[in-house]
Amino acid sequence: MKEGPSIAQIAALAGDPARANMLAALMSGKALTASELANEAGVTLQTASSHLGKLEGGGLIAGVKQGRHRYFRLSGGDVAEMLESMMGVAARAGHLRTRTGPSDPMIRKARVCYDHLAGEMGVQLFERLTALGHIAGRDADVHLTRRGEDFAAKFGVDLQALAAQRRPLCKTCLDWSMRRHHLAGSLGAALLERLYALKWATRDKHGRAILFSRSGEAKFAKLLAR
Amino acid sequence: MKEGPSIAQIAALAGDPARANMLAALMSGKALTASELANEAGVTLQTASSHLGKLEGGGLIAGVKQGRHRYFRLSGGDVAEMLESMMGVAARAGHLRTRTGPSDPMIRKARVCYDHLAGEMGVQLFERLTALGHIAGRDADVHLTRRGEDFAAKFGVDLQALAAQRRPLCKTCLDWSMRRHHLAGSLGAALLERLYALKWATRDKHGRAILFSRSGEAKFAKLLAR
DNA sequence: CAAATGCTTCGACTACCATCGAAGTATGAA
DNA sequence: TTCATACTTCGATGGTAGTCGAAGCATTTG
Repeated sequence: MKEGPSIAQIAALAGDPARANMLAALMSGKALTASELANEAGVTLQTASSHLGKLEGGGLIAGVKQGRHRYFRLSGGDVAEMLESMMGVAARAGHLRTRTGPSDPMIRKARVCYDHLAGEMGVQLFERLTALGHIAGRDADVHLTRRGEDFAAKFGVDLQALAAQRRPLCKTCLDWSMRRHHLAGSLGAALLERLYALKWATRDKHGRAILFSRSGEAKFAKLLAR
Repeated sequence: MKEGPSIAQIAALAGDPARANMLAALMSGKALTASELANEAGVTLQTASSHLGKLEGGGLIAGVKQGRHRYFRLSGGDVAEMLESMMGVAARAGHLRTRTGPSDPMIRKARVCYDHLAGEMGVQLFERLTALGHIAGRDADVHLTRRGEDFAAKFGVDLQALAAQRRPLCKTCLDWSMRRHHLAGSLGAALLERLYALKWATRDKHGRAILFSRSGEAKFAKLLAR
C-alpha cells in the first residue's frame, strides 16, 4: 500500500558491484564510453551494455551517441551527491571492505566530486569561505553574501552567467572522507574551473584526484588566509 | 575504483523493497520494533528478522533490546541523509510516489506501551519527574528519590505493594514516536493505573491510544507544573 | 564495396537471495 | 510453573538477476 519502491529501485541500481564501479568512475565528471566503463567494472561489453541500459533507464546516467561511440555521464549533480553520501556511510559503517588503498591519500586530499572540489581541500575551502563571511547559512541551506560576491568576482567568477543558469548557485555536499560539508552548486563548479584556468591545479588523467601544484597550493592557502 | 564495492554493498542493502520500506519507516527518526517493521515492509517476522540482521550488520541501523522487544533505529544522520538523497534522485527520475500520511496524531500524543504511558505525554511525564527531582539517574539506570516517594504516595500509589513485586520499580523505555525515554516499570504501570482510576484518561477500545479528558489533561499538567 | 570497430540483442546457464514454514530461545504474564 | 508474546535460526524452495557466447546492427575506415 505504502509505495516506497522508488528508493529501492534507485538503490538496487547502485547495488550491483559492476554498476557501482561504473558510477564511481563517472564521479570524475568525465563522460566515458561503454567500453571504458566495461573495463572499469571488469565485465564484458555485453554485460556492461545491459548495465548501462538499466542505469540509463533508471535516470542515473545519460548517454550520448557520438560516431560509433556512446558516451555516458552522470545525469546530474544530485546523483553524484547521492553517491558521495553512500561513500560516507560506507566509510563510517563499513568494516565491510578492506582499508583504504595506497592511492588514497591523494584522493582524500583533493578530488573531483562531479564538477566541484572535494576532500580536505574542498572542506577547507567551504569552511574558510564561511569563516570569512563570504558564505552564510548552515549545513544544507547556504547562500553567498555581498562580501562573497565581491570575493568571487575578484577571483574571476562570472556570477551573472551563473545566475542565468537554473542550477542553484550555492549548495553543500557531504564529503565522504571528511564527514563534513563542502561547496557544490554552480559556484563550486566555477571555482574549480578557475583553479584549472589559473593552473593552480590539474586533473589526474586516470582517477578522480586533483593535483595541486606547489605554488598553486600556496596561493590557494593565501587566498583563504585573510 | 577501489571504493566501488563498498558503496555497492551499502546500496544493495537499501536495494531490496522490504528493506527499503523498513528504512523509509525509520526515516521518521522513531525507533520501531521488529514486528512493526515487518508489518511496514509487508513480510513475515522471520523474513524481517533476516533483513534487520543484514541492515544491522551493514551498519545502517542499530538495534536495542528492551524487554522482549527489539527497537531499531537508523544508526546515524548520515544514513538518513543518504536515503533522502536517494529520494531526491528518485523524484527527479520520476519514480517517486509520496509517502502516505502521518500516523494517527492521537497515537502520537498518548498511548499504552504495554502497561504504562507513552507518547508525548509519557515523555513529558518522565522528564518533568526528573526535573522536579522525583527521579534521579540517566537514561537506563534510574531510581526514585525520597522526594519522589512522597510524590508517588501523595498521588495514590502504593509503593509497598510495588516493592513486593519482583519487577523493577523504575525503568525507562525508548519512546518510538518521541525517540526519547519515558517511564516504565511497576511505577510507570501504577501511575497509568492512577490516571485511569482518577478518570483523567481512558483507554481507546480499538487502538493503543490513551484519551485524556479535557480536565484530566489540565490536572495532569498542573501535577507536573510545580 | 569490404573489413574493422563499437555497441546491442538474444539465449542459456548459474548463483544468489528473498521468502516462509517449522522449530528454538528469551522475556513477560498469569 | 505454565502459557503467551517477541524474536531468531534453520532448511527448503522458487524466482530473479548477473554473466557471457554468439549473432546482429551501426558507423567508420580503407
